[in-house]
Amino acid sequence: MGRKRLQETGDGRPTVHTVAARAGVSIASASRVLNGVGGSPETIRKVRAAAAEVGYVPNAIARSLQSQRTDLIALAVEDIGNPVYVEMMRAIESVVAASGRQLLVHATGGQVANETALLRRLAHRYVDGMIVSPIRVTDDHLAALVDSPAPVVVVGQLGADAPVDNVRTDSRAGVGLAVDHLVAAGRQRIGFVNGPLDTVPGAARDAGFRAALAGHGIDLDERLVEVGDFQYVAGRAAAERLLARARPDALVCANDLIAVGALHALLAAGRRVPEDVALVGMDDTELARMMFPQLSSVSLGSAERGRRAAELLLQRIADPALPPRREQVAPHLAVRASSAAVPDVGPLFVPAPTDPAPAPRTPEVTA
Amino acid sequence: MGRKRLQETGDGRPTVHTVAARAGVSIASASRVLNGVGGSPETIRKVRAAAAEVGYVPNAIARSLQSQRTDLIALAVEDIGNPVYVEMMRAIESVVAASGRQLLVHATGGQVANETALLRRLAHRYVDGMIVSPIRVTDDHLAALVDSPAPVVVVGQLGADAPVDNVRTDSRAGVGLAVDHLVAAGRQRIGFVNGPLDTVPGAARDAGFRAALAGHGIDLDERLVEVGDFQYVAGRAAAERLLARARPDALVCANDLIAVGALHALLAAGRRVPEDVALVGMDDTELARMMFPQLSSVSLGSAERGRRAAELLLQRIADPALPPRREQVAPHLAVRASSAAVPDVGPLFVPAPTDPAPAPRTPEVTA
DNA sequence: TTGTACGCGTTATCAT
DNA sequence: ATGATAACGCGTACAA
Repeated sequence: MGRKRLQETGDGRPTVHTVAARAGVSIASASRVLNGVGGSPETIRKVRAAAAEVGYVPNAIARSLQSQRTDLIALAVEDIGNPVYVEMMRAIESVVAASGRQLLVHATGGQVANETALLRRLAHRYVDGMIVSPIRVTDDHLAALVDSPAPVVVVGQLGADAPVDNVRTDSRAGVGLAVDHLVAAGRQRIGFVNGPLDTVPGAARDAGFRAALAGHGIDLDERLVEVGDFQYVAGRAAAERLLARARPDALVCANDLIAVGALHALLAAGRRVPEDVALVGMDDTELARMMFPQLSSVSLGSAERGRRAAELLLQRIADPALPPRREQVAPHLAVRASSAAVPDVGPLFVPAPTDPAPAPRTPEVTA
Repeated sequence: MGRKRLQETGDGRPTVHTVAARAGVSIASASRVLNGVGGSPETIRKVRAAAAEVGYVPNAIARSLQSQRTDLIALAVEDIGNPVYVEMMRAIESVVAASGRQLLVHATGGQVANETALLRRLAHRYVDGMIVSPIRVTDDHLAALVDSPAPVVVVGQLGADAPVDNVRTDSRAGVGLAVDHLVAAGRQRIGFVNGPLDTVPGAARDAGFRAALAGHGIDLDERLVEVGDFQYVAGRAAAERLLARARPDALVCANDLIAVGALHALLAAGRRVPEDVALVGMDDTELARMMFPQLSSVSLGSAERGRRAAELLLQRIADPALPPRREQVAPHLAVRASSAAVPDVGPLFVPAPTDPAPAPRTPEVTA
């Protein structure tokens, strides 16, 4: 009958009550000691001993209910498998983990509906904040972003004056870098394989491509422009369509996945890279360095943007009254063998004959 | 003075009390309606209306404290950027999301200490369970796994009779598949670029390689074996060391990242693939299909293992009394151009002239 | 069906 | 410094 309160949790794990009872002090004292605030030396000793004996571990949920925070950060991206998001996620994870928090990942599939749903779920307060990198933005989506129930920072282009923390890059200018480079290398018929035009990055890159050509006084031949999506398969298909009807001497691709697809399309069509067709990708993921020939690529600083976004978010969580901030990461071009006569996959590492560690059973080898 | 209980949360969001008061019912009735259990038609109407008016959203923390579950699942892997874990993570995320839960990711860097720390943190009950894919296993690590404070399932090899749910593959046999294939293709001097021998996969693959050669009656030349780690850079360095001292006509690599490194080492050394040296990777990630030549690779079913692991975990959460289970995913070999005379990156897609959608502004093109 | 009251496990307040 | 007690927001016995 009515014993007012059990001292153990339902499945037998100790609580503060267990520790307090065992130490012969009140739960308040126990809690204080366990949190390192106050307590006489004797109390501290008794409580610590009791906690150790029963193997006490504080319950994160109860603590969260009290503290009104979960120390969880969410990240929502289109596809957690895309190398560009992988790099971003890595950077974010490291900042988040360093702050003692943990990272939650969501794959949205690029669907606006999924993202707004996620935004709404923030009201449940299961995370302290969210980083979202939307590729499509609608009006009510934007509205949901603006009056989000929890701190949000956006990675990517947003309406110019949306009052939301965001860190962006200038992918328009990024495409320009690629075009400038190709024109300077004497290429005349520069093609473009883009992702969907109804996405923010797709639209920006399309605009950037046209502007860049115009800047060089080049008339754009529309047959040199093709659209797929931001994946390898569709990118390759798009490149094949383009090659079936036009003869580019250079190809700019809206990301590295597309660029790999285009490379394969070119090779399958018997074109040499870069002799016949120069190729430039975008995002400068490690994939670009893994290709042969290695891919020139426009870095949009995805890791850097991720890092900055995480920092902005942590700052806002610490001080929700902060005004909306906007940071910008400049694009830059990495020139590699796919578009220029630079050393390709060369000997990065000279075998270190004096270093015995990695090569155990073969001391006589170097000869 | 003493108003017993506020009807709003500290920062002004509505709670059940707000809704109840507004609907003119008790919080119990409000809660019942909001959870869809009980309530007269009239009460239901009033409560729903009130909830809608104030924009009520239940607090996940409070709900968790009550229900003793968070609907969060954790995943701990060495490196969230490694394509093999990306594929696993994708598969897990999809199962987890389909069950209405969310996924938390941890990067352990392959450090045992980090993993045991993570295991201990489970006692905080911030997640309902965890999937962990350890590459190094020590005794106390195993002990921590066995009496984990929350359900855990392990992806990877574990001591034969450890009472822990786990889904494994036979990477020993997987290496055998690669060796069999190469021997059948007439290769004589088969080399092996492995990851660290103090890891579970590294040790298993080393054993598998030696056993396979022995099975074919081939004497292993130790100069044909090299060790780096499971990354591209070290893999490439290891391959370069190997090539500096030996003349393999085939190379088996312990994963695809290493295989890409080895491919580059071979190309830099002027060897043709597969003519001079046949190359087989492991894990069969999409990276293998993206290379040129496309890489043969031994699939260890990482996505499938992830999916199964997630399902095992959900089952155990539903019924903790289940006996420990062990599932096995068989390896299989994907033969591609890097090790055989099969069609390489060929025309996957015929341009669809009847499909106007992707090529907007160019009706006259096909001519 | 409805309302009262308690418990989930913790931290914070406020007397003492 | 310490202890009783009130939150945190929710679900649910139990009694009416």
